[in-house]
Amino acid sequence: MVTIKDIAKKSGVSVGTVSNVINNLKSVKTKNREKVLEVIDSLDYKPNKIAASLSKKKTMNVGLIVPDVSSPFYSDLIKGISETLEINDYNIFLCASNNNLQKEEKVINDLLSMWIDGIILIPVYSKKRNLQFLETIEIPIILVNREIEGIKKDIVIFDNFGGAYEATDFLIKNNHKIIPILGGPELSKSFEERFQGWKEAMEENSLYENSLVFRGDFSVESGHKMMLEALNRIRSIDAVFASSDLIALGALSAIDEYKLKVPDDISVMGFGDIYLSKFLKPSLTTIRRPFYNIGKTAVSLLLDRISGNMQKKITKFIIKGKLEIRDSVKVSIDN
Amino acid sequence: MVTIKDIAKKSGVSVGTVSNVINNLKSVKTKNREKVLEVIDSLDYKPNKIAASLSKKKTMNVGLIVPDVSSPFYSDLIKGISETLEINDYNIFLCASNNNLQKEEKVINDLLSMWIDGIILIPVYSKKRNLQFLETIEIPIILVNREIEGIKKDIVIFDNFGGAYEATDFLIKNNHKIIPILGGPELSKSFEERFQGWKEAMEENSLYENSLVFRGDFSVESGHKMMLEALNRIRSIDAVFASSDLIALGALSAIDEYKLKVPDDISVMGFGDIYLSKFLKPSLTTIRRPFYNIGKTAVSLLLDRISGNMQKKITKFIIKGKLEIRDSVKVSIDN
DNA sequence: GTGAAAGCGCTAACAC
DNA sequence: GTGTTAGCGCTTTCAC
Repeated sequence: MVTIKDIAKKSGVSVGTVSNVINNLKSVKTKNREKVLEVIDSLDYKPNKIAASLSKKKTMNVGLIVPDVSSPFYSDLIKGISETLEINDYNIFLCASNNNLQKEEKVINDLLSMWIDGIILIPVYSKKRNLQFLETIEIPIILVNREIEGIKKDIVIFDNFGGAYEATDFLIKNNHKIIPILGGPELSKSFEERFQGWKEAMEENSLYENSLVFRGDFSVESGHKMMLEALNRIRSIDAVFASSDLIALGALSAIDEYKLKVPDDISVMGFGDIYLSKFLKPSLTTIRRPFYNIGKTAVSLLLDRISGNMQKKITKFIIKGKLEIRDSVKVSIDN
Repeated sequence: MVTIKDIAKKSGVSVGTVSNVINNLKSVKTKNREKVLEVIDSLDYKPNKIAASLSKKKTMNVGLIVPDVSSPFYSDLIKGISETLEINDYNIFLCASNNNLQKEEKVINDLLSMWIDGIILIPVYSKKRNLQFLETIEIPIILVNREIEGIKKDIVIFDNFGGAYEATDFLIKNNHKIIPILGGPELSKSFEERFQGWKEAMEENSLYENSLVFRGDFSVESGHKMMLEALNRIRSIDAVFASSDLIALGALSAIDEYKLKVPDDISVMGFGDIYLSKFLKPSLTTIRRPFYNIGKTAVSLLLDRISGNMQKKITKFIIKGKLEIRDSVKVSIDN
């Protein structure tokens, strides 16, 4: 292994000077700089960041904790985060919490002992959380996508309420009246917000009824099951608001089994815009979540915190979605 | 910040003893161990891995380089890698090469200066590569999914040839005769292998013809375009072998535009088994790539290399795919 | 079993 | 501008 000492010796300068060259600090005499650079090149020297970190007490690494590394939902989020961090010369430690609170806590602790400069956390969703724990962490930590009640940390979230309201309103404006919701679990805050958005739009038009609410989880299977139930229980469904694209997918196949046509017989509104939604037959009308931007915003926030030039007050970014009008919702001409 | 010194002082022992407690080394007197553990707990001390790494010359970190962090293709691979590494107490540096050779080289260099213990690399695909560069790296490096000609490194790849052969053979066995291939780019080795697999199966049955070959890239749009071309040029297509699921997706919509039915009029065979393939209408018959296992295998190899107890000879794992029979291929009864 | 101390590779403060 | 050196927090060797 070649170290800064070797470079210093062979260049005929001191380690301090070599360090200055490497870090572009101070003005090193051109002659020396060139000599040092030449030696570095000839010995294929790579500065040891571990040692530099220990000395500087700064690692230029940040930890990213996601509930599931393989989830297609987070891929764009991860991309936004990773690209933005990279531009700023930070590296990422990728960790998975596997949707498990204990694991999440373990992972955070692991990260802390690696002296990372900050954490971006997509929290595990759960009603009861050990708030204390997060509050004591000294380094900056940004929450993404899922809110934790009572935690005083910066956060970037998606506007679930507004998106669901817009989606439902769009259905209503296009002459749909009986619009059940195929919901996610009640303890999920993001679903709860989507539910509220749907409910508000429905109530404003005196369309709300308790019997229109179906509960399940975010999966395709659950969507399938809820849709069958809805078709069973409700006579003339105009449209269905699926609170996730996967649920919509399940709904689509259930409707297909009933020999009904989308959107002619029933319109289907998704939520989330996963990668393949536009390739489905019919392509899915849905609410796009700008995950890349959410990631980017989270990183900006984090870097501001790391640099320290930011007010103490915590910040909350609520990123709006966008309605993607495709083929699964019947649009009325007089709209 | 609380350090090992603080613990030592407060526990009334030396730093050496504290270190021994932390690392479960030697036998520390039970009394002392308990005292130290108690103090560690009370001060919420977290050992600094950076410092430990510098001292031990081992970081327990490995670098993972993927062409695109947001690609759904790699998500299961990343999961297999991350879960297997985690079990072994390693952490991951996630880096993206953005399908760019220069970027890939930069990222590798960045990783090297972080003193990681090894690298798992999904290489950028390209015909001309700077082999020299990879060969000089001192730490273990495992190639995954894409081969680089002439590089003497351990590698874990998917059996593209075998998978394509099996897929095509399945079509033929089910009475399909005119089976064009919707191909990827010629410079992609993995596609080239799929092409060869298709070709071999076709030739063995005297079904091969040059005019059955269509070239594009791996995208949905390309699949759509190639399929339209095929429908235009070839009279009675029995089935189509799409060399990726995305291509199959594009083909499906092109066939739909032609008012033809899958699988009644034309069968469609995909390749790759992406997440949503089984939710399409009709669900896609395809070759599943066991990415999770590929990732797991790569990690095993890497850890063996890191531990040093492995022969010098390089290893090449070729992981077989699995035919997923679903609805897009018409199965003959007499099969 | 335990303590003292050298040293991992680098940075930064200070003297010149 | 440059060299010297203390020190970052930890591990490990070697006395005791």
